[in-house]
Amino acid sequence: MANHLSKPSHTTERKGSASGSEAIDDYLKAIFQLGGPPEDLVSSTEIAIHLSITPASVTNMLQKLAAQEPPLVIYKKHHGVKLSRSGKKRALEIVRHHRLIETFLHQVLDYPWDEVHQEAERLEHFISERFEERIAAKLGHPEFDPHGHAIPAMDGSLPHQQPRSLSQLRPGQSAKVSSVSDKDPEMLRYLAAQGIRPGVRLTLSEQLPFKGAYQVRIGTSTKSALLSHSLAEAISVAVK
Amino acid sequence: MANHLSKPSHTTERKGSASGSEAIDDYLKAIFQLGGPPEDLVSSTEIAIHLSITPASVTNMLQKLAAQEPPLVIYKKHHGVKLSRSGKKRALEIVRHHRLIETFLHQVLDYPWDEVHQEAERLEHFISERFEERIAAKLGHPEFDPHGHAIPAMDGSLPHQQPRSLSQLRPGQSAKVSSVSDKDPEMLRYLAAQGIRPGVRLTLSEQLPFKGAYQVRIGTSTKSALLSHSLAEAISVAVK
DNA sequence: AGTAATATTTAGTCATGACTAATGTTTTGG
DNA sequence: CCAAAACATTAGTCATGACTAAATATTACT
Repeated sequence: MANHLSKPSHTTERKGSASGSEAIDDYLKAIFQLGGPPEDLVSSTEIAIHLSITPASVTNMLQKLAAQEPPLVIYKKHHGVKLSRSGKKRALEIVRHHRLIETFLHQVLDYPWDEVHQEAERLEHFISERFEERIAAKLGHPEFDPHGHAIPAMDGSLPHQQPRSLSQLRPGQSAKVSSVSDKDPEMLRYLAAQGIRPGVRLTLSEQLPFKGAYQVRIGTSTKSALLSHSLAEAISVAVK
Repeated sequence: MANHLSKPSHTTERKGSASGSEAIDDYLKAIFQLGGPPEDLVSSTEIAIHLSITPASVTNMLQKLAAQEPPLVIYKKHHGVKLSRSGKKRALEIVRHHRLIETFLHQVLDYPWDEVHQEAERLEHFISERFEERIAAKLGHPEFDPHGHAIPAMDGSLPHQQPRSLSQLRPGQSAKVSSVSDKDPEMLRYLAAQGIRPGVRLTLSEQLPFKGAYQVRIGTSTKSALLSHSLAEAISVAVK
């Protein structure tokens, strides 16, 4: 039996069709999600908190990302990073994977909407282009995931909605829920129980029972719900 | 902003529901697949070739697997390894994942049968118990994957068919294809084109055009195909 | 049985991507 | 405007899981 193996070149080969390392993807996605207006810097600490790692680890990685060819981020020492063109492209691929997977889990595998995030978070790194294409086709190329977030197109284009939070509404004002944060399952279960989901119209009632709480009327019904400030911040709305 | 993060304990946490490391899974699966009769040893070199890594790396890992609590393998220095009870349990979980995913890709996402293996190979490590349960339900708890391999039950039970290869048939003998190897896509495309798949009855023709080639009649038709020795070895049959 | 060929193991290295502790830079507030 | 606090970076460590080269054990053959 031959002892020399054909090609143990594990340095060169990339496994499967998923092209990058899991860690790099997570950084790029974090930077994308934390960076609000297109061109401002995200700090190491923000990233560290988002990823539950130490700031030192972040600095270390940011330098590597900036040193890639082509660079994935623009890194201003002591001031933060933003995504380069290629970094943004790659981040959007991951976001597309994530949101397609969430939609797929919900529509095809009947996952409740509070459970899709966790599973998608893991799978998004490992699906091939083929898989992505197949589920997109199966779902009829959906534009939004179960939480109302837009799914980037294959070319990375994304309808840039300006995100206005429910907490910014004036009393009496009415708006339609465009999306809700997918991060906290418990919150999602609460919202589902109240009938609050993307597409539903909410009206902020006049009276605020106490500071930091929001009472909203739901749809055309007389039903209403009481929302904490953090809950209100997790709901994005489109006025009119 | 607090600089102390809640829990950067990355040593303790396991990510998602997938409990083990990718590498360990691959070793256990390799040992499972290479170990023919339940209780014989698999050599480092066999494993190395199967995984396309060097034998030294294998030895290194086998020692770690044997040192786990509970041990995942029984390691006889210089002679090989076999799976322990827990090692076999875990290997069967991965095999179950793999075969369920293959079936799912084929049935639900319309993958051609020669492409399912590669994708499943990557995904098998990262799906949760929930995902496994959902696709099994969606598929009606299938017993076989697209290549005819039995899918282990959740408790790890597996109908131990005795594998007889087509190459072991006598001329004139007839048998039903039970499974075909899923490793080589090109081979699978060839077999599909010839109409050879699990469930099809084959009859080994009397005359062998030259040593190491097999001519078989396919089903009840008059069609026949010529198979190389390695092809014949990749087809498992059940004689009547 | 003894030696060559084959297979396996040891020892030491490398890359990745975390970590801590110590140090340096910015920002803030008196 | 300068010191303390907050934040970021450096330097060095660790675990994982590959690798190569060298040493050792097993097997096979004369």
